Amino acid sequence: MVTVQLPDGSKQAHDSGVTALKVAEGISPRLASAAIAAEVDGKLKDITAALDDGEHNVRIITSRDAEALEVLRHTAAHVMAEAVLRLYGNRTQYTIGPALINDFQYGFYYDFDLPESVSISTDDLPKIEAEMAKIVGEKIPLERIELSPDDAKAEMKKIGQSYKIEMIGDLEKENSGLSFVSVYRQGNFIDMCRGPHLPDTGKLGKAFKLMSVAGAYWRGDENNKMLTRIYGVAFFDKKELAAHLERIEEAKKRDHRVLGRQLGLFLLDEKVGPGLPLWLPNGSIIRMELEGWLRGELLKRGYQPVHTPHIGKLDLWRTSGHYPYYEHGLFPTMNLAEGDGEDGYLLKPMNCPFHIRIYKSSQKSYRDLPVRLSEFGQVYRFEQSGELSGLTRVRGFTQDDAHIFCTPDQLEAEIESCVDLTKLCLATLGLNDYRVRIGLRDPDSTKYVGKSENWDRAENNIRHVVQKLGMNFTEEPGEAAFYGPKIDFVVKDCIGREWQLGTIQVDYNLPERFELEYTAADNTPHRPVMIHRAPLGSPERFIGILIEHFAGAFPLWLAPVQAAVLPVSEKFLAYAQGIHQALHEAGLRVELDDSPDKIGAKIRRATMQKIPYMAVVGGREEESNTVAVRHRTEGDLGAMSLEAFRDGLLAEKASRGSTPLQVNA
RNA sequence: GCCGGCGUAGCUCAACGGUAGAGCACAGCUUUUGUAAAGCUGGGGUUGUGGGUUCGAUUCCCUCCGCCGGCUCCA
Repeated sequence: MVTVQLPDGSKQAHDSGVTALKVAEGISPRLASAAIAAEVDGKLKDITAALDDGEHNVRIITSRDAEALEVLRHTAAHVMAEAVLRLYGNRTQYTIGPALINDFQYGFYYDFDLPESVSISTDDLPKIEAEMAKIVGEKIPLERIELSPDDAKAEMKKIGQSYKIEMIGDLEKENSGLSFVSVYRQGNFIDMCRGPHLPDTGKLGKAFKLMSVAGAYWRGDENNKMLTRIYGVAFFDKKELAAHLERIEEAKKRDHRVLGRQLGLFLLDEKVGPGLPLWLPNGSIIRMELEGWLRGELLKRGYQPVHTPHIGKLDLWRTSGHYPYYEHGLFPTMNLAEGDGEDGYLLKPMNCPFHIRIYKSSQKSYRDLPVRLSEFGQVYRFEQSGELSGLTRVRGFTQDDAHIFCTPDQLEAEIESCVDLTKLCLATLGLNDYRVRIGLRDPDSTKYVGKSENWDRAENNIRHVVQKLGMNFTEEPGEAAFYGPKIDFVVKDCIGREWQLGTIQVDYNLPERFELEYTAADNTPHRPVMIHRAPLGSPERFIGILIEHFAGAFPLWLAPVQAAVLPVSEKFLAYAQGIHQALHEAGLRVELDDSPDKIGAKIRRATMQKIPYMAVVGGREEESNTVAVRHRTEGDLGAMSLEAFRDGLLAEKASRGSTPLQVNA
């Protein structure tokens, strides 16, 4: 006997062996045909699975339920795998093929090890899609079979799927009492899989699309073979698919690499070198404003500015431990003179050794601490060529860096203050969609320097602070810097890729390696703790993300051009020049459009350049000493006096956007 | 670095074994303009680089460089 309790609280009695599908059929034929899977006692199961005897809470999952999409996409991955096998032969090995439900672009993928003579490119995707459509049309049932691990291995051996055999072996290692593995059979295609799946391939429908082909290492390890990954996406409804593809197209218009060119913000020039951005005048204004604002905030918070060179003796980075650990990621060492020995000079990948040398340049008393040395320092890292991307991953970039040297007692308050500053940066720019990651050491890795006690202390310091502040965060082992754990602020770009912006790193180790000291109240030498922190992370990356966040339409205080003066015709050029000059003298960045174009063209051009305000001037304005104000998104705001316009812009600028220009004030 | 793709005018793209074309942008002229593109004329290209196949290559093949999508890495 099976007793089923439905979400509305009603109970039903069924014979042994009843399936959730039968239960759904009993409720309504429509529900049965819409049924995707079942939630049985909180666990997702196949709709066709027999319920065990006893009492169960059962919820029928349909396409309206959030869980359904994952089932759909997981089955889509299986259908794609079968299509690939049909097209490329049985020597194709399939490995893993999960559903993705939180990815901005993709809904599933499957990794294949293709026969040597075969390679798949995006040109082949329509062919694979067509084969998938055929499989959908065949409405092949997906049948779950539970086998002993040995039987499952034998089954996989029969069809030559060695990766699956390896995976079953792993499952056995993880779980010594493993009694069975589930495999799903859909016609001739058999895959080891946890499930659940759609009851048959017909339920996948037509709203799927294969998106791209990529390489991916087996198990994500670069020492392993590179497999062929095919990404796709699937929905229940063609409209949803169309909307999804539309969203991706829209997002690509916000891409900072596209807008950077259109708005003249920065340039990546092949002749200069990959990953070495040139900041154009418009982009430089944005940097100047952003960095200027942050410099002011740093001074308020007791930071002291320093400047250090771009190169220094390699030995500094031996002491810090960056060299040779990061040798692969450095520009090659320079040997400037005979006497340099084997060491020579290094283009700096980090500012810390210089700041440490500044700390050490004079005796420190506990009364001097905390010492907070700040610098917008340019660093150079030889990132792998495949990693480079616009402004978000480059080889030459700036860090809004600082190193705080403090006593252990002061440490947590300093961390907290760094968190505040980072949050202030994000909030000031309206970047509210970010996550916080606590990067801890990986206990199994040897990459970390220093004593275990130091790590424990540092990790605990960080935990105390984030817990005290009530922050949402995830702890991620293996994400620490080699010298200490860190708090990272991670944001996504317009197509869903994550980038680390602000970072706060607690470091007991470099003070030891560089033998830093201060004299404590008891007149004995003590060791300070260091914080490495960068609230923006890097102006390059931060602005890259900002460009996408604002879709190029920067708030007034950052906008490269804040207002455009647009004379209706050349007759009013003299008046327009007066307006331009008055605004310029008030400290605003103004542009005068003295081209012979018609006013519509001038407006279009200024709007496309995302200039926040336009002052249209003609006979009416000249007579009344006003300007006709137009906003890049709000359109025509009507006329106002020059003074009101000027003061309004100044107020909006000074408030960094929180007091926008008032119309008819 | 690895897998796959791409590279044609400043930008966005077309052509496709017979030495390249459009729109925007740029320059000149005409128009003197009222809230998202006036008209005409013109200049501009060793088709990323080096090699090969061919009577002939922008087109086919290879090298290198760069870019794009991923993987790996990210102090």
